[in-house]
Amino acid sequence: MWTKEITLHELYDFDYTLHRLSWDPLLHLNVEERWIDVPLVLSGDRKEIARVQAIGTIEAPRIQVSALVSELKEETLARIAHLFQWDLDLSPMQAHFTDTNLAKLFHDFPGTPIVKDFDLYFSLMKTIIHQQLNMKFAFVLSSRFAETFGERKGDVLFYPKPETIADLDYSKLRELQFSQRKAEYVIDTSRMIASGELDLQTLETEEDDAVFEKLGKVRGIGPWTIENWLLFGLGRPDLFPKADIGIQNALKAYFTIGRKPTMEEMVEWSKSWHPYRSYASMTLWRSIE
DNA sequence: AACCAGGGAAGAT
DNA sequence: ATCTTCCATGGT
Repeated sequence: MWTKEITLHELYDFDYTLHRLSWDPLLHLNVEERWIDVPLVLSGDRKEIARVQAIGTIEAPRIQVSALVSELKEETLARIAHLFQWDLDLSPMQAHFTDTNLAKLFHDFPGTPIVKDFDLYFSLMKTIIHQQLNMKFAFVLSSRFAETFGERKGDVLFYPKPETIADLDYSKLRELQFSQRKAEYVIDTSRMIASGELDLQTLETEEDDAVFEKLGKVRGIGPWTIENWLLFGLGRPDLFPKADIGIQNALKAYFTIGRKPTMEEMVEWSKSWHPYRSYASMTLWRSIE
């Protein structure tokens, strides 16, 4: 067992992130005690569970990371810092919005980080599974999927691997209340990943546009799914899912227009948000939680 | 009991 | 290329 204390850049709302993640029944966390357990599959297929706990404030954020295996300490810390984007200073982003139409929003909800989903592959599967479903049932379905085909170690669940899902028959997902269409999307995409035809690690190194281009060719993956995967899977800073119902509802409330905004309005409003449109999106979602 | 939900494919213009 | 319909299932 080892522990390390880390002082972050000014402005990092870890507690909000915990609150956001508490939607996900797969995660083992405690909002009051300010910690979350992160399953990590490290080099050599070695599994580690890291506990990440807040001990500071939004303006003076400090974090404690602890885990079991001391020989994996450096790799664990690097992976955690990557997932939580601790190398990124949110101050320039926060300052950017003081000159925009979202100044009040960012004044009310400062320092919202983009903490990435803990597993790149599962993030994509989750996004496909969540297409067109209400949040509650969406998480029921994705957690059923993970519980059935992943591996539980105590309180922490390690996500399924594409090889496991690639071997499934569509009926195995229908049993979990997947639609036939959705079962095909999930399994067919997993087969492409397992065979190497689709490589998510490679996509991680490519520009947003290239990811749209390549992932868009996969059956079952459209613009909404790509945007969400870029945002929550890869933590990219400049995405605005304007087709998303939640975003539209948040804008409706923030600009008090009494109706859903039009695409043209959203395009116009969002111009000044570049290159931080993901942070605008995150903060808009946050505003209607 | 409709209508909706953090869509997308397939078919029709 | 763009518009419409269908798919599929639980929530409200």
